[in-house]
Amino acid sequence: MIAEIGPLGPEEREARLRSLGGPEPRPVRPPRSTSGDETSQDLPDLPGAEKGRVTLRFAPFPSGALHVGHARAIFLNDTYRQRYDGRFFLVFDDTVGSAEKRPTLDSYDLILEDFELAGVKLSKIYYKSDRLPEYYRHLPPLLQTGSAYVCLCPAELLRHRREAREACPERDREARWQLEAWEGMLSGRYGEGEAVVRLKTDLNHPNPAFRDRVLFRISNLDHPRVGQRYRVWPLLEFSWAVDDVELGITHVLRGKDLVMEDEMEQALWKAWGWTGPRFAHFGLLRIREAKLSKSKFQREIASGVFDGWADPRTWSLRSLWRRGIRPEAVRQFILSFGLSLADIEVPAETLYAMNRHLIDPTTPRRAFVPEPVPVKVMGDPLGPRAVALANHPEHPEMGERTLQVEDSFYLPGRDVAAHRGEEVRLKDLLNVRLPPAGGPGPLLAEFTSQPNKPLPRLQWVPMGEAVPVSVLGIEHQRTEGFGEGDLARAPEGSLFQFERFGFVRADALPTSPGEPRRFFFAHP
RNA sequence: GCUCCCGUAGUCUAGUGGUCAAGGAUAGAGGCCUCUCGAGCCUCUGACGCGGGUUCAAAUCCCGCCGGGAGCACCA
Repeated sequence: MIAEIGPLGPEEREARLRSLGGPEPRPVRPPRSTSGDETSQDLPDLPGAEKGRVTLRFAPFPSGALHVGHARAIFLNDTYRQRYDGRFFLVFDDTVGSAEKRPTLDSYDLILEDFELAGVKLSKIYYKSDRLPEYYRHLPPLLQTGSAYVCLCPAELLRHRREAREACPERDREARWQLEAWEGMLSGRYGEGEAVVRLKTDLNHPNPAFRDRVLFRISNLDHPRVGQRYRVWPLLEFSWAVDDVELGITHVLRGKDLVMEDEMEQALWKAWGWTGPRFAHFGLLRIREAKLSKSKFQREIASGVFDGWADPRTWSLRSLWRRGIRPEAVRQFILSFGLSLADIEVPAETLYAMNRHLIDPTTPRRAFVPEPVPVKVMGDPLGPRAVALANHPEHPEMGERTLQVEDSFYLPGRDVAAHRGEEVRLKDLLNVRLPPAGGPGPLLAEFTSQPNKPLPRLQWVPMGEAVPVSVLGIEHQRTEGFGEGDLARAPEGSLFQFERFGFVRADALPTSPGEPRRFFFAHP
């Protein structure tokens, strides 16, 4: 019997099974994803998620603008929020930090603005620095039950004992002493580094970091929002263990670098007898071209080497928005990676391709002439005239613009140098022969014909209406040149494709005459 | 070193025992189209890390190995 079924094709086998009264054929597999615009459909469901009953959160440390790494958390959370018609909180993870890692006041607005520009709606915004009383309130029960204790070891000794799997003398002191010592911490009896609160876990835990982890410590650092109102600060795991439950979070989506925190939060919930949200993780995402170093950026911005957080070299989200990379492209880009645990490194090219698909159909074309050289066309029989050019070659409904053409133009220096003595076409206009060598003054090119011919095509700008244009590149280098007249009036934020150059986004209008019109380069 | 995670084309991803002689994207090659070095259309190149096992059947399950990553603070 088995030997008989083996060689059958799948359909025959299915039919045969049915005729034998076998099990129902399994349902047809859903069609495969066949398009590149990955959507939320490719993401797995969140465990135990019910429509209308999902609350998610994103918890950035406010020390600068959001970068592409954050985008993964943000768009994943937002996508699930939409899928389940849930809520999405922003919780500023602004405990006092450390000497090397400190919150900065301007970061709060930067982050809020980044969300707005990303088009991600927030249901509510919290600040951990407002919630210290909540954290304080939940510690005494742990002291009471012996789940946590006040440790008076200096940092060095603490580390050493942890390494040696050794308990410190305070570990087993009675609850009364613990509560009293905690009051002492709050009232200032101990100085910075003199006392911490630790969770009582397994001193033999294979990972030393788990062995009686520190929950609270004393810090005299000034906090940008609350100054020195508090001296006792919780560490990340403690504050999260409280907030994730108190704020009603149902699912925590966090980077894989934070998996250890799951276990710590769970240990605390167990001590309190609470049930917390579920966790899901995603691997670390890196854009190949992006060399990320937040502290370096902070320095370079402070010293003026970098042009703020929107400097393209930071690869911050706002730097992408400024270049004309649409949040929607970043969202697609992010969602295409799914919820994978693998750490990935992706070339920016992939993001560019998505953005290009997105903006190409609606982005008007313009001529931009880099490294311009003046050229005078001799013998054009048509004389001065107005020339109408389509804004988009494939979309006539996008209209056209009109250029006043006389005999003087700017042409791209590199193209002119490459085609000395040759015939070239000024795209959409006429054909000329370039002189073999230049003398003083404008190059004199000779008109050859008007109709289109298969010649090298150069972009051009009539000298009479050339607008100085400066394009800021991805490495913050500038390309200077001339552009078409109406670029001078293009509103900030408008996108163009500079033909044979790339996609750009217009910066603010110049504030003083004589300044070039500035653009940001998005990608080829 | 310890703990955890991950291995599908150059890169990213689909795939959860049979419809996979492995799908898509991006990159690359060629062609068509186009008055842009853009877009579009067509074709092609290219992958299940290795070795065992389970099974009629393995990219998919198990074991081992190899390779890669992350974490190991009184930072977040």
